[in-house]
Amino acid sequence: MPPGLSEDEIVEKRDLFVNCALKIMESEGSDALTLRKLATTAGVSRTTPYLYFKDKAALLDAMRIHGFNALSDACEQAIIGVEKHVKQMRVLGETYVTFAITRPALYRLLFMSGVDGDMSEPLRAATDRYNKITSAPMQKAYDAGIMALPPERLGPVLWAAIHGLLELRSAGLLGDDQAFEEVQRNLNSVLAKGFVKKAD
Amino acid sequence: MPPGLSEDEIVEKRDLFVNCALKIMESEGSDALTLRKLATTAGVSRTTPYLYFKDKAALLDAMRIHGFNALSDACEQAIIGVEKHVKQMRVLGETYVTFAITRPALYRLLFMSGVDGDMSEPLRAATDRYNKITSAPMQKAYDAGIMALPPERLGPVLWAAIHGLLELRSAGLLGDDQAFEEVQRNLNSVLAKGFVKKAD
DNA sequence: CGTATGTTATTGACAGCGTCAATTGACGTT
DNA sequence: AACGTCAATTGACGCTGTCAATAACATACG
Repeated sequence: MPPGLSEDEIVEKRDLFVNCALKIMESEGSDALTLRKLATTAGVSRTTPYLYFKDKAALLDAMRIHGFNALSDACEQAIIGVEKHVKQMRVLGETYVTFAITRPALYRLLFMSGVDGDMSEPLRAATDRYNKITSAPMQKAYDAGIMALPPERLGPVLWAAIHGLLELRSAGLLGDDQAFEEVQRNLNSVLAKGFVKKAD
Repeated sequence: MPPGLSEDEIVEKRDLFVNCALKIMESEGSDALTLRKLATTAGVSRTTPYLYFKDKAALLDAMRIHGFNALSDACEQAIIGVEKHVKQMRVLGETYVTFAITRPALYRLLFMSGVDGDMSEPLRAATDRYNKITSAPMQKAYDAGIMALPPERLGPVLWAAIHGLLELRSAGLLGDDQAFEEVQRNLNSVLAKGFVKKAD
């Protein structure tokens, strides 16, 4: 399936298509992302993307991988210089929210579009990386006796709450941005009350 | 836009198409729901659905309305005979979860597919109805001094948490059903700890 | 230096989709 | 029995994803 180019050239071209596809999706909406438009926008002929992606699903898969890695990068960047574990958790949460709000189309692709079958192995690896990054502070806080639950239990709950909150926001069910932030504060306080055993 | 049939006949036919479309979507997946397949499955010719729905978006809109009303009906049914407000809240939450798990395609259509523009007026009415049903127990519990927050603040947080939890489950990120139920319990306890001021 | 080979990129083609315009056909009214 | 009305069908168009056949082009070899 991968063409006979050198490994580097092939990933380079794939990245080119992925970036172009993301640009289309984020500027014109998910429905506007068509393989033909991708091809012509990339200055290439209609079926050329098929040399680098088996089908449209494979393209979306590559876009998801790119997105998760971008989010992981942003997380790693964000916690540089932040020492307290609980503060790191808050920063990671803020990074997640910022990512969701500033890149809504990509966020929807990552977290709100049903993955039909099982995830591909590279996509699984990308999500695993993100999981590891976000789990580390929770693990350390748990080890330090600050958190009441270990990451494998705390993580899903936090993720669920934040993600659900964002979805309600994007559905316009929370009113304006001020109302959103208030709900966010409520959620924050309730989660803190439920999980933090002692101040950090 | 509505054809010149009697009002009753028209809604009857629309319901027929909506039910047929739901059957297709829930048995063959969302992607398999095409207007042409809907027509032939309904034993009618290709473009007949266009006499009753302006376009595919209008059909999906009608399906959403149907779905919200089905969920509202289930909620009303579920709290019959349940007196304590907090217990009602729990029952409504369970109804929501059951609905999401037993009718995943419809659930995704209702809560996980981006509504492009603003909602249509009838759809808004259907969601309002559901909102009212779920808000009532929270309001009464709040009035009775049991809840720490009024419905307009508590509701979104609970909804966010439950919805996010379900989405993570459907993404396969929570492992098997036993793990899901454990996370659900964690979420329950944390929310209770955060919101319930006194035992009911 | 010219030719042969392999592989990238393009064009052609097909089925299926959403959608609209023109046509058919049944049925109540006069 | 002729007419008018309107639900329903068929035909057609542009678009999509996708595959097969073709062209262009670089590289290796005589």
